[in-house]
Amino acid sequence: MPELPEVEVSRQGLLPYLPGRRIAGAVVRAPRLRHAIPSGLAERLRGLYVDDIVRRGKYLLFDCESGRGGGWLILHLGMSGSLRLVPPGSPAQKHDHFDLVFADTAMRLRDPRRFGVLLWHEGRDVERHPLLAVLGIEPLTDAFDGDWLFAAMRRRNAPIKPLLMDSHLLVGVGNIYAAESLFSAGISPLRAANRISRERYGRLAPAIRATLEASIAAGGTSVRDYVHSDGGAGCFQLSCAVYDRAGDPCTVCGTPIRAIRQAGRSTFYCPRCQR
DNA sequence: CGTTACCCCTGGAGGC
DNA sequence: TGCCTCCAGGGGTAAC
Repeated sequence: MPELPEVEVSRQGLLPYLPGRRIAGAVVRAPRLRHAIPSGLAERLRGLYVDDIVRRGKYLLFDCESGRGGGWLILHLGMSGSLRLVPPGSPAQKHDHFDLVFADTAMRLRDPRRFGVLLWHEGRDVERHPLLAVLGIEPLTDAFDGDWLFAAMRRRNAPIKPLLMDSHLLVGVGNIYAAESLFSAGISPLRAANRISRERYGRLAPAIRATLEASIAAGGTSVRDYVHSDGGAGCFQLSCAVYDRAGDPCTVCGTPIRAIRQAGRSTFYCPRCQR
């Protein structure tokens, strides 16, 4: 469910409430998500303050006094994770695996498929954590442009679409936004990455950025006690042009949208608009 | 090395 | 109402 926009919207939804607050405790109900949840995590967190929440790719990083003897809470929502703010002590439902508890609210993690990640990094330098150190460029930074994409892809013979989803190259683009960005740029998801011109990458990079930013903007209104994530700003609040629209007419030319499978993931595209 | 297949896990949808 | 199969927004690992 969460790609970069959903994670960013979650971050923005939490920012008004968590930073500056003291962690009263934590509740760990699942022994492991993708990794084992560190033993003693609740005890380690208690008494620390959340100073800030930052995003790296699809990870949410909670700065818990990292510069003053604390550390970082590393959170990834996986395929089915979502966060919401609940009254402390409110009854947990199935798949509610973790609460970060404050005096008057609690951040609750739900993740039915448990592909998410919940880890602790002691001290500062969280970017050196093995899961974060291998991540590629942030597509919403100035450094990410057509020239960067062209250089990164020039030796790649694989189809462009699965490469756009490779977090070692660039972060945050998942199955929905890869498809939508390629449609927006008029590039076929099947085209070999090293057979796309610099000029076309010059259109693709801004298309990726615009697609992500539009989705963030569409999901950006935060509700008081609810942090959007399980709505999926991708296709819930913002309609998709191609994703999950197999057989429907292309919004531009009317040609039926085609569904194929690439590297184990579904891909949707317009065979006429995208070359 | 680059690329793909498979796996982790649960739940919902649709066929029978 | 039940069972079966397939599918799902992520990503690591192993194998070609």
